[in-house]
Parts: sequence; structure tokens; C-alpha cells
Amino acid sequence: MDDASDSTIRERSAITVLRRRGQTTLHPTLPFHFVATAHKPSHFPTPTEVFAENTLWFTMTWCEAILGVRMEPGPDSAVLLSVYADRPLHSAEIEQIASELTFRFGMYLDLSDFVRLAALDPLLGPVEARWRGMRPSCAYALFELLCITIVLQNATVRRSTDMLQRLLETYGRRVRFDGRTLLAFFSPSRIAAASEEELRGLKVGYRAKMLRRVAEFFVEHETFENDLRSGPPERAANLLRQIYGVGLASVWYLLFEGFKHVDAFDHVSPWEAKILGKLLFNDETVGAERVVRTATKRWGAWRMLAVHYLFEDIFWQRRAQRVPWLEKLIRL
DNA sequence: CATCAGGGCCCTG
DNA sequence: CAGGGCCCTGAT
Repeated sequence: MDDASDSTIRERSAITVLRRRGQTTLHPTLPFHFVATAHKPSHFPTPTEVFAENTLWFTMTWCEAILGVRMEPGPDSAVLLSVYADRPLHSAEIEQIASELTFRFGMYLDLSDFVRLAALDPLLGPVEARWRGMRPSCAYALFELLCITIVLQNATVRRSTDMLQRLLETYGRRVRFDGRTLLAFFSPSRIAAASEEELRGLKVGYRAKMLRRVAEFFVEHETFENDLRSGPPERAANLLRQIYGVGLASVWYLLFEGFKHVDAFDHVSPWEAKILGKLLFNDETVGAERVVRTATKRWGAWRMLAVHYLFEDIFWQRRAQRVPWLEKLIRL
């Protein structure tokens, strides 16, 4: 047997096929924008999800099970959910998954005040109208999102995607459902059981120690994510900062993407400050402080959601046609 | 070939 | 609280 066919067999045998176990319908608050909620063009593509033909497919680990989820728009702004799994699921479990996804995709948020606020703002108004009903959304559990913020650190997008790919291939699972093959995340215990040297072998560098410490933290604090979902953003921020490897930039991402705090904009990274400076003042050099101050004054408790609308909007534009000034600011 | 910053964070002084 | 070091890569 030659090497090629050998590796093909290995790869094929490593695929777990998920079967369709149930379906249900989600009912977001109105207004709701399916496409802009399901897909974020500013994010780098990850092998756990794919968005195509107005449909989102993604993997999810849930109560020791590996799930594949297909999400698509239904009538009257409803969202159709098909759940695939490696074991049968009770209808009560399907509803629990539905409830979890309602949270992860921000479908419970009441945007009516934001719509009113945006209408009064000449910059935000047209952008909000274009994406009316877009939510902060993140298909990942907190531990998974933390792994992403760690591979994001001090690396170009290319290197971050490579690191995540290797981690998922090594410790996660390859699954197939509904005609799609995707990777699924690993559990915290899987990483906690790996040695730092082993992780360094995946070329994550000094992040190996952080990944291990984060994983150990989640093994010991199973209810951490749920605890943080209630309570003010400041409390979540303070507790998250105590985890080794979680700094200002990561917390900022986590509060908005993970916990849907629409006001969590007290920090902005340099590259994003340049993009927002350009959008707000047509000047990419105004600096992070001024960007944060302006957003706070202008959009108050909705400032992070407003920033998110502006940010995704320019990345949607970029997809239609390259935006020259933006290309320089994105390090691929 | 060398050097360096990159979609941060920790630790030190 | 400012600044050096950290893994590894691709750009220069």
C-alpha cells in the first residue's frame, strides 16, 4: 500500500457521521436579519462552520455529544434548525439546544431602542437600515472562544488559522452531516491532558501554556460560562481577566461576541481603531482613545453594537468590491 | 542572508 | 506603568 492511499484511509476512518436527530424553529425578536447574524465577514473563516446559499452549517459540542447544526431562514423571520448528532436526542434536548442557540446568536435581544438611536445618526442610520436586525453572534462556547482569542494573539490571520486548524485536527473531531464535512472542537479535558511540549509541536509557541491553563480552568469550573451570563459586564470582565492568557483585547471580544454585552466598547485594538477612525473621521490616525470616547458619547449603552454594525458593513462592502484603504489595514 | 513586526499578554523593575 | 520577551512566519 502506498502512502497516499494509506493516509486517505486514515482520514476517512477518522470521520464521524452524524445523523439527523430532530428539528425545531427559533423565533428571534423582531427585527431580525438572518444573513448578517449567521455570517460575519470580518471574522476569519474557521473549519467548524461554513456559510453558503443562505444557510449556516456548524459543529457544536454539547453535553458530551457532538452536534452538527444546520440553520436557515424560515417564514416570518423564523429560523429553521436541523440538529444532527452522534447519538439520539430527546425532544427536550432539542429544545435545550434551541434555547442555547437563541442565546449564542443573540436572538433574544430587544433592538428597538437601538433602531431609534441609529435613525438619529447620519453615519450609523443608513448602515443600521442596511443590516436591520443583525445581532452579535458566536456559535462557540466560552472555552472555544477563548482558544480562538489565544491563537489570535500576536499573530497574522494566516498564522492564527493555521494554529486553530492544527489544534482542531489533533484534538477535535472530523464530522460529516447534511453533505458537509467540518471539524468539531475538543473538550477542555482533552487539552488539559496534553503536555506543553506536545502543544508546542503544533507550533502554537508560547500560547501552549495559555491553552493548558485555560483548559485546566474550565475542567475545574464547569459552570463558569453560565455564572457569567447573569450579572454585569464588569463582573464578567474581572473574572475573565483572572484567567492566565486573557488580557484587555480578549475580554473585549468575549464580552461582546460571547456574552452579547452591546455596550462593551471601552477598549479597541490598534488595527481596529484605524479602521473605525477612518469610518468616523475619515482619518485612520486619530487613535484608539478618541474612537472610544466618540463612540461612547454618540451611542452610549449601544456603542459596541453600533461599532459592530459599522465594522461588518465595511467588510460586506469589501466582499462585493475590494476597499483599497481597508486592505492596507488588514494583515492577512 | 538577517531583521522585524504581527488582530497580546505576562512579568519585571 | 513602561517596556522587554515570547513562538513562529512571511515580508522586506
